[in-house]
Amino acid sequence: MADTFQSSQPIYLQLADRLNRQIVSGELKPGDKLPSVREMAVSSKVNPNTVQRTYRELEASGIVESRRGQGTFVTENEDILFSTREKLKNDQIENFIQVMHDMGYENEEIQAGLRLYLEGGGHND
Amino acid sequence: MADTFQSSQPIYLQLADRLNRQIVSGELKPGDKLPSVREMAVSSKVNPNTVQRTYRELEASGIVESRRGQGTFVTENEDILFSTREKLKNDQIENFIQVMHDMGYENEEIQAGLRLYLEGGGHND
Amino acid sequence: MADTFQSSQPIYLQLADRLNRQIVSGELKPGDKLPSVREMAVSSKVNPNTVQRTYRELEASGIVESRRGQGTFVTENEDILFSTREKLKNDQIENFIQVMHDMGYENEEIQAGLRLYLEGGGHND
Amino acid sequence: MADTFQSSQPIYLQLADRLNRQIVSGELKPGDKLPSVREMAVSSKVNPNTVQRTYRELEASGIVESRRGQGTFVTENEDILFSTREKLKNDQIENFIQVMHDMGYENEEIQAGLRLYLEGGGHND
DNA sequence: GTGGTCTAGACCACA
DNA sequence: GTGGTCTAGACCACG
Repeated sequence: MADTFQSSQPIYLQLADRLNRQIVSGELKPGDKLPSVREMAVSSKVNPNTVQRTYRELEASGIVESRRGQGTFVTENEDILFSTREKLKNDQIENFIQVMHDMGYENEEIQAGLRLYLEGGGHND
Repeated sequence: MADTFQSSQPIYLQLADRLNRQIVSGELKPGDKLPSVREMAVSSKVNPNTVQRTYRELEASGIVESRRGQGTFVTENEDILFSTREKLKNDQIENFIQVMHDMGYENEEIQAGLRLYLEGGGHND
Repeated sequence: MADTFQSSQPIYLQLADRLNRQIVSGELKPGDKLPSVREMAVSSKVNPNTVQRTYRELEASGIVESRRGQGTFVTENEDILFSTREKLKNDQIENFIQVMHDMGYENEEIQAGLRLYLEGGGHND
Repeated sequence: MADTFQSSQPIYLQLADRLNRQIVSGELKPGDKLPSVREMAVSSKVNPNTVQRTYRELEASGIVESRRGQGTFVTENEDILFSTREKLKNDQIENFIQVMHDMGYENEEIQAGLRLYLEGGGHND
């Protein structure tokens, strides 16, 4: 059945993920300017082309906007920010549940296990 | 900045993970024989040495037993099976929560989101 | 009859044993750097892979720590050092007693013989 | 310093050791006939030449006697039996102490450790 | 430089 | 056939 193995996600997607998370978490706020392609390339030690591709990817999803001659900025469109936030959350959750089910864990067990970790900072009912 | 990018987990660990999950999920049952090193190497398209290393890893954790001249078998030791199952579960949960927190989601939001999938959707396949 | 003849311990375990003893005896001190994989391979006249395996084995037991790009170092964790020291001691003692019993020596004779060497001879060098 | 690794003791010496121990332990008694070279070769799954060499070795030490046309017998010379018994014992003890000292264990620690094993369990064989 | 992974192919021991 | 060990040589990531 199984085929080959992951040679890991492309760097430009890893970078996109990281930026998405920084935006969603509020580390990067609406209207914030992202580092220039060249700055980002240096600080992340990747090729500028790779950063370019990441920015293009993010712009395609609407979460950032490129303004010619000025730079790349986090969108201030709240709908897009909100839906991105929801989408990332749901992706994570779906993936998590998928994996847990594949390993044979039942819903109750998953929730019980999770509660164990979340309790202390959260609530339960 | 602190970190670069992941260059992916070693193949022998990816294989170990896969087998661990198959055992934990019951797809491979206690006493079952795993494919021989050579078979697995062919079907997974990796070098026999890499499979060997995987099997060795699994044996070190006690989840399988290798019998020279016979094959490699899923342990029938229930304690080890149980603790492996628990460990994998907790690893997944911890990782999930870690990621969610990094993205700025609060405990309540995580649990609410999860409940939607687990209770609302009856997300079984 | 039951058994054939020993075809000797694997090289990587012989090497591990030797290093374990050097650590336990204090010849290699906590924090000391072990020879690099390649150096050790040359000086021991074995393949670097074999040394790698030895180092990996030692790291799994916690007695050494490998730092990529830097080298392999004796742990400074005193608990691990102590328990390794105890384990090696007990292994030796158990084996010694096993052999002596197999040859038909009684406990009193063993202790008497030992005392001769330890107290009579002042067997220090 | 250290050179290469043991490719294990020659089989003829392993066989000699085993027979020496059987004699010293009384499993083979004075006057007992050892299996013929051919029998021993079959039962131990080694080459008859190897057995031959073992017997020659044992005869050189006086612990067995070859009688032309009759076979090989455990000596009935009590002096030789006794001194062999003592020699084997002392060899083991010396070696044991040597190893323990090399690993940095002091005399008191050795004796204390040994006592733990000898007094707790009593003896049996 | 360091350690870590992987492949290719060999040989051994067990059954 | 099985798993286990070893070598030779390559490439990668880290610093």
